Amino acid sequence: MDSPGAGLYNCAARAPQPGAHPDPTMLASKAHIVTYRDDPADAEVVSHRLMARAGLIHKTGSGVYVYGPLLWRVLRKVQAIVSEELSRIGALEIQMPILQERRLWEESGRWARYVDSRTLFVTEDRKGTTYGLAPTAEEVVCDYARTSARSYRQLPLCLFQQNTKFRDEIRPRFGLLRVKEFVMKDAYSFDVDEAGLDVSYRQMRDAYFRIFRRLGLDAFAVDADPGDIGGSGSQEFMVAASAGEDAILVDPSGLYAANVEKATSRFAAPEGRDEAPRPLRVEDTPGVRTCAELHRFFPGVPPHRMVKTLIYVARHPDREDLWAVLIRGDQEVNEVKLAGHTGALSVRLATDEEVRAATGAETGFAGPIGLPPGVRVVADVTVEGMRNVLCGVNATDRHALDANPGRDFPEPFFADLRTAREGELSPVSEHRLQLRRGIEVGHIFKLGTRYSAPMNAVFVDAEGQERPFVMGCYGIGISRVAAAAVEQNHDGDGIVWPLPIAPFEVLVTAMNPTNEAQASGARRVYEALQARGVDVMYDDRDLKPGVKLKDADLIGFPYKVIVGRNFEQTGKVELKSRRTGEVELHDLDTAAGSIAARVAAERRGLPSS
RNA sequence: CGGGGCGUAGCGCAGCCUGGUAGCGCACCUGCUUCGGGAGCAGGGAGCCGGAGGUUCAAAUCCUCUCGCCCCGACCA
Repeated sequence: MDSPGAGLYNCAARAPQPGAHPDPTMLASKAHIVTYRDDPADAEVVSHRLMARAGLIHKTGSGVYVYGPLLWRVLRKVQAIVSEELSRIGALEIQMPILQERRLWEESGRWARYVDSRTLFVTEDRKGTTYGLAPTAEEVVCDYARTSARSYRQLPLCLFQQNTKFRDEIRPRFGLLRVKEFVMKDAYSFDVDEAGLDVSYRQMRDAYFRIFRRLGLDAFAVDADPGDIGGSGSQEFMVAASAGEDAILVDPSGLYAANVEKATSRFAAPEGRDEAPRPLRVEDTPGVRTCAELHRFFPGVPPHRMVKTLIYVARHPDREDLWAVLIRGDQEVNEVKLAGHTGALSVRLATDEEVRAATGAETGFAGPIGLPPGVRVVADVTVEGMRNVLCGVNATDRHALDANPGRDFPEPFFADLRTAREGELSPVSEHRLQLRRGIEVGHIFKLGTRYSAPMNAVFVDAEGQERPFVMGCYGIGISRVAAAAVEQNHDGDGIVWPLPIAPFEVLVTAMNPTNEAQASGARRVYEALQARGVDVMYDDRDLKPGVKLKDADLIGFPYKVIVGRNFEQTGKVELKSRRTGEVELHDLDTAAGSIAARVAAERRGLPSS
């Protein structure tokens, strides 16, 4: 600074100049609009490509992005809609810390799980206190609720925040769809009992449908696995998109949809369930390991008459357990379901050495017969009722034929452990399941007392007794929503923002800004729109018409008002829809009124109300 | 973490095999012309060629190590 009066401290210098526009950020020349003609080299999916080309995002590291001014407007609009709809159901917006002490996470027992899965960013302060960087906020919100909500009279309570979250993703990719740092809305409900939770959960679910409809997203709910969050039930909200990383099985009747991690289907009753048991035979099967090889070796025995035995290692914080998983030969184990059944942090197939140590046989010959006692056994439901099966006997190069549970090996415990597949029968109708891909934009969980009980987050009920809160938690990926919106709303020219979340609703531009008539006409429309409350940007840049139009389409303004040749010749300005390409002519003086009315009609993002 | 690839100007890339002191397109700056779908001409600025070490008279180029990024897989609210 060359004088004390200059720069930052000189308020007079920052006051608006006489005649200057009241909000210069609405002028394209001042809005830091930077677009690129080339796709970034690392962009795989549409939303990443277009958001980078439109200058909405800038990557500073793997999975870490700057949100540019235009994208920030989008995110704030998404947040505003979320806030509004959550307020409608009585939820209260708060802000919670990102730094979360390890001590709290040890109360809930989640520290070990998250550190084990390496999802949590961990840091410490100068004194050596260890913190996790918020991936969600169950512990913090429980800590708040247990000290501030002491009585049932204060319930139900629902708190939410919209804040940056951190997850050390194994492989960030796809632009904003999978990142290490992102904006998420997380809400937490506190009820006196399960019935109250059911009400809160249903209200939130309904709010989510409204939110996604208002955002202009085609989203649907599917049954999901609660994963590391825990709890008794959960549903994910999915946006159908080819870039989606989640596979979903849907019943075309609309009665059932579930993430493949969770999905079930009906399967045919086991063939031969009424057969009389035949005597057990054990045959030499040199080098025959897989079901397909066994079918070749014993052509009369199809895979669905075999019981396949897989040796899994179930990882717990303090130990590893060995499991033998029995499943029909033509089915596949769903490891998410298996992890859920075993209560493990995760499961993995045992290595060849581990299989040898556990069964005494090479990989490929494990079976329910002759398993050592240290190995736990569970069978998939497809095995129930099978008779006269082919299976392993834990002896290398040997297999059993006509084995029968209860006679040749103990009747196992049955659980749903199989992976449901496309084309199988829906569990609730006669339709066949179809496979879809989706982007998870929201997830709602019934937590119950999963966190409140261990953390002693209790209230005093009407009888004067202390009871743990019955909780739910509910997330929406705000920045992921923006990317999902682009996946669902784009064309060959760029983004086609749904109007409720577009960075601006309307762009006004003069084709030849050096032409005085065009420039002043454009400015008049712009100011009139602004006066009517339309979120409008004026492209005042002295650039070729083609450049400005390409930029406008790339960035995705829902409407363009074009002032050009037509205006000079007939006095009419053009209103062009980004989505349909339709053009309407309007007189300069009446243009703003009708455009404002049309924009206002679309702004709510709902057909009615 | 395993396999593969890439780091050269803000972005997209060539040059590397065969060593000789850095180039193209876009973007940016200046001037003139142009103005309804990424204009033309002229001029200009910008790169310790990811980093460290080595080989050599000489390294973007060859060798070693290292850091980062991307893709496939495993994994994950």
